[in-house]
Amino acid sequence: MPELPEVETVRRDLEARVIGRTITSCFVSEDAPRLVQLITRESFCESLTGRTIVGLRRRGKYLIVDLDDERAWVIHRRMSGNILYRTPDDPPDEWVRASFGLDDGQELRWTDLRKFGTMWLVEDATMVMESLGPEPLEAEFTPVVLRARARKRSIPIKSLLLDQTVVAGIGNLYGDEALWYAQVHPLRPANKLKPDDWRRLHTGIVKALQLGIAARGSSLGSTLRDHINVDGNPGENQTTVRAYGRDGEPCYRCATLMRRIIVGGRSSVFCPKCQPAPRGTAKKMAVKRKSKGKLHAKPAA
DNA sequence: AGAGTAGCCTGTAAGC
DNA sequence: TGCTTACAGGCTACTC
Repeated sequence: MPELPEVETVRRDLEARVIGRTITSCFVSEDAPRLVQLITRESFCESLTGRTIVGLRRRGKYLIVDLDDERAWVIHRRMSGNILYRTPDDPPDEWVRASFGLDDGQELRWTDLRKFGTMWLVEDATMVMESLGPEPLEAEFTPVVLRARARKRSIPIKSLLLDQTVVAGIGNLYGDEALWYAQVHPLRPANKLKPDDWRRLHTGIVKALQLGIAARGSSLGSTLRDHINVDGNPGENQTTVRAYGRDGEPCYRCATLMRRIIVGGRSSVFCPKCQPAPRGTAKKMAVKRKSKGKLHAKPAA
């Protein structure tokens, strides 16, 4: 699932390939009626065709393609959206919902199995991401900032990390990773964390995200619906992941078997020894099912 | 206002 | 074997 590291990896790859390129054609499938927001797909394609790409930015999980008419093509991959850099002669990809020809003969293909992905063409990219919290890898993001943004919030810390208005770019995978590094239990009420918890959590967030970027993202789901990079290849962060999807496997720190619970409707895996539970949570710890063991399959040899 | 959750979407896999 | 159901989760919209 594309989170900050997966979007950043694609941003960097595209930056090296499409800056200065002009979009010569645009196709948006009619079976993706929610893909283009605010305007019709005809209007979207008409406006995009002929524009030159002048920059690529990222904000949280949003990818921002800056155009020469000072408009921004904003892309959110949500669950299963991928951007592939192909030539027209390359074999067809599954689940292509849109494609964009470039003036050097290459093309960008938007594939999205679940069709949750969205795009905008706007004057100002900030209009679609006004409420986003700070960028976790920028200097503005500190333990004090994180703590201040969590004030008065009694929700579980795991749920808080997934709130994009608190901090931008963390999803379920990197949320579990950050909490494991910080040794904080996912059900701890956010407003009950101590200053030292916030320091460790801040460090854990940064570490988890940096490792994800260094590994070119995480591709942990069952094969085809995973994050893939612009060349169609998966990331390598599955070899780095310490918590996500490791239910029933030994903790890398203490060898205790990892556990899985549901927090805010989302699966959360943690070490019951390294990440001590808050008082009175025993009844909330019911595990609904055992690990499938597929989320961390070894990459093919 | 904060918290909790249904719904969007479809392939995979577990369970009967 | 074949069908049904649960699950994956980013985000919005909705209720309480």
